Amino acid sequence: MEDTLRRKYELRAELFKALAHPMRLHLLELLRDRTWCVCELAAAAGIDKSVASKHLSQLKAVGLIADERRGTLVEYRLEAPCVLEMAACAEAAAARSLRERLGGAEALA
Amino acid sequence: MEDTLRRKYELRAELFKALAHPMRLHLLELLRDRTWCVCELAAAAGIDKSVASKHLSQLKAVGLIADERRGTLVEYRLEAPCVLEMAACAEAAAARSLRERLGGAEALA
DNA sequence: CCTCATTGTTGCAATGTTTCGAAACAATGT
DNA sequence: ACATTGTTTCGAAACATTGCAACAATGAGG
Repeated sequence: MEDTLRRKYELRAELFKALAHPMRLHLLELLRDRTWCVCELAAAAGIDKSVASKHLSQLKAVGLIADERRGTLVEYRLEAPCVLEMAACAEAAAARSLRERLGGAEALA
Repeated sequence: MEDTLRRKYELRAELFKALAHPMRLHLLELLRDRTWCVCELAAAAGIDKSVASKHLSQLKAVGLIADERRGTLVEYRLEAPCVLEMAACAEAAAARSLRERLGGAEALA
């Protein structure tokens, strides 16, 4: 029972860890509306294709996205739509907390 | 505009990073129903008070929890309820993806 | 007022993890 | 064969986590 609980939190943490990088959030956002191949994503995000590939494989490892080979390309698509709502909720919470922390004055449109 | 976007993803990532540790998820779950002082949390989670304090300060830094001094104790309480829904969604997504990854056979009650 | 016990936080050093870019490698289609 | 696209490997740098010890803050009792 204790082990089950620990495992539960480990699984959750793995998923959050996959989301815990600005570039991966950017890639997820790009994948919101359509599938993209790695080279498109790398170009759009302004990073090396090897870096993009690694970020994508992390997202895939926790089931947030899926890939499919199409000829010489590998197309990625969003698997878990709820992650975008989570991201929005996260953003709202972060903005709110930041406003409170900084006294409500600046930043955060 | 580009900067704004980057900042947005950085803020989101900071929040997910705070959630990306099993112990912090455990602490959040403990805080679900009532306030706890640091020593209670440390005892319940089986960790050193200094470690608990550091985890809690990370959660507080992104606005997920808040603290209040009561005498010699410092009580923490959950600030962002939506984080628990997020955690549940995360767990479901992780469980689903794990099932798919492992072929549906084992684990995950 | 002063000392003491209790509770939290911070500094530090050791250990482990993550990220990055370049280069090597693999897979596919022409 | 060759060009294109993705993935893996490697080392270096940055970052995160831990436990202990030192420190700070609060309240109780003499």
